[in-house]
Amino acid sequence: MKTYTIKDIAKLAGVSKGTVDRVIHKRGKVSQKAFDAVTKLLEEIDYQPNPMARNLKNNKIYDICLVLPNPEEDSFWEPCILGANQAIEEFKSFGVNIKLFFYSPTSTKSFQDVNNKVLKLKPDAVLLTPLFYKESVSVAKNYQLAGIIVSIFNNQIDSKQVVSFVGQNLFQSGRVAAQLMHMIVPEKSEVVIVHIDETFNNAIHMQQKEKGFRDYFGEFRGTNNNVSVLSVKQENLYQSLIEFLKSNQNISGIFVTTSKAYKVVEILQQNNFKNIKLIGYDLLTENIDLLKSNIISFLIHQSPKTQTYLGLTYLVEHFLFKKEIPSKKLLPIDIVNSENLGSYLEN
Amino acid sequence: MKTYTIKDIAKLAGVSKGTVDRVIHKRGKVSQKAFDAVTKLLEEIDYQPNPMARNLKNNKIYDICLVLPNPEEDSFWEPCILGANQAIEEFKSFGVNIKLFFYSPTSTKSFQDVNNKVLKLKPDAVLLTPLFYKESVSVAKNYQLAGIIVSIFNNQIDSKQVVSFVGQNLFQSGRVAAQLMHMIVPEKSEVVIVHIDETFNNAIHMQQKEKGFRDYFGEFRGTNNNVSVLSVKQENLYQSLIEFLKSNQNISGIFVTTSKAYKVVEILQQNNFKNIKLIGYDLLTENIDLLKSNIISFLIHQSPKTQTYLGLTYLVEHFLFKKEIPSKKLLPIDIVNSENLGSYLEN
DNA sequence: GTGAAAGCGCTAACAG
DNA sequence: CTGTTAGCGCTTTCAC
Repeated sequence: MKTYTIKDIAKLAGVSKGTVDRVIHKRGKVSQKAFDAVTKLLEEIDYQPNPMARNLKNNKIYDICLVLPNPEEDSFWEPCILGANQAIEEFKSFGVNIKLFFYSPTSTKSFQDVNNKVLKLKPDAVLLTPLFYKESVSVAKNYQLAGIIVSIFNNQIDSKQVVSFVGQNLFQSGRVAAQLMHMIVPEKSEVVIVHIDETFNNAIHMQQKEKGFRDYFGEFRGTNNNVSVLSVKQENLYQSLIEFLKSNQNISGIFVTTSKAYKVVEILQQNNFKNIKLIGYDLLTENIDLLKSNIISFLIHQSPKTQTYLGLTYLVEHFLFKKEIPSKKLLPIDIVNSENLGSYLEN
Repeated sequence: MKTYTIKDIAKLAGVSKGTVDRVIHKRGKVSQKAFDAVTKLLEEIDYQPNPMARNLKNNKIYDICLVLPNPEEDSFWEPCILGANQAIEEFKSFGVNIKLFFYSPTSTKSFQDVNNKVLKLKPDAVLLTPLFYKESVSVAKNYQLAGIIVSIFNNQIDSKQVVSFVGQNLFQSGRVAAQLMHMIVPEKSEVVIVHIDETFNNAIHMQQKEKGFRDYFGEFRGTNNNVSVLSVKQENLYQSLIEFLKSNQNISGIFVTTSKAYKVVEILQQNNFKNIKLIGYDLLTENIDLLKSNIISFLIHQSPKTQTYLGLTYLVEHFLFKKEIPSKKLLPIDIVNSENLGSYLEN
């Protein structure tokens, strides 16, 4: 169980450390004979360089920028700061420097401005949430041209420039919501999918959840529940929802595809609608309180904190230990109710 | 954003690297004057030693032994091997050597024998599942006397010799099961808690789950569901269960406190009992199939793989990076149904 | 008490 | 093409 060093290999192959290093790093300038001898040995003993020593030499400070929507404008993003802080704490003594940047989730302009600012800083990598599709693709291109690694999380875009995505399978999470709904509403009752958006930049996000939700109920078509959709901008929510519910008296369940389930609850309570089951997303404090009192039945947890922490960790370990960055990491779709809530909040 | 080294500090304090090192490690033999100067500087710049360099010198191989029940006797433990392999893979190039040892979950003797064998190997740390309470306490003492760090996972014991526990809040997981059950069985129907055990070594485990389950239903006492208990050894399960169900015709839900829900299903199916909802534990392949076909409604995931991986990781990072080992880590209580199952299996 | 020096494993520059 | 050498930051030994 000995662990071999480059020195050992040099001795065994009858060459110097320098030559072994050249073989390992394919720097050329090695005779065929030496190359073969060393290669053979490396394979035989399954040589793994000591990551500590490798890094020690390379005394560089790695700069990573995290770009996400301002949590003050949408508290969904708050846990990301905790995830970032955890990574900052954990890696600071390794010479990793993580900086946070916020853009306004309602402004493509602000998204572009912030990213241009980051671009000028020339960090080693950027982790961002690509809320705006088109702009994100172009931003990613710019980063790549500048030799900056780009990872994304939470929202997915299709771009070769992006090395890694951390998030959730949204279609499937729609199915999960549907099954839970199916379980808690009466047979043959009506349920409605409510999309609430400020600027429709979440369109893709919400569509996938809707598809999954419908897909599930589609398997029971004819015999079972009836699914409708209400798609509104946030400022019209009150009026539209009331109207909808008045003309659809049999609604027994609402699936809110964003983290704004608590807004729907407000309206239901003000207008004295009872016996409507609710399923939504994300452990915002407003949602948590309603979950605890069982006014919301289930929340699906998208783990923004873990997403952020993982996205950053992949980048750091790539720099520090030359680990491969997973191109796609789909987190579990956590079902949260009032009883297991605490166990998620602790983590 | 410069990162300071002991060389910098030595220069600033007008002393040598050696003196700085002595101050940092409180090795004494430093004049008050030098001590004060260096201490002040260390605090001012919040000095963090470079963990890579620190470890490089210390070219030691760390031996960690993992002791758990033989997965061939109880497949619940299978994922632990995956978790262990992940840790082995990840840390092997850091000079960490993790070895696995199995004992028979039905034999205290085998538990003791295996641990004695491990003790003789004098590893740096042991991670074990203390299935047998009394024996585990004594085993932990022996390890500690030999200067071996002991961590435990999955099962908890009360022992000062144990530095870390990774697992789940079982009482709370019982409550989670109860709430789910409450949601899927008719009002005022009867539910039963089934404990299945080979040797009653899981007694504490199962009791806590039962307490949580009862606690939840207790909050609805009088108006609601009636909870009974069936406690059997595995070999008597068939007969006892049939008998119980025949004399309790109104049972509409069964909560199985171990990973053996599939055994209960077998019996129900053979005897043509219908419309009984099932909630159990753990993603064993037998359970997974029944979950997929919705014969089991929910499984609570105890994440044995993650438990193992985390338990090992804490030890490794303690040795390698002098990180503190968390004395207690409670994992989320994951609710798994047929729709979010896939997202857990991938992870 | 203290400083100087060697060395952990790896990299990279330099001389041959 | 190849070997030697210096040095990353820290620890430890040794001599003063």
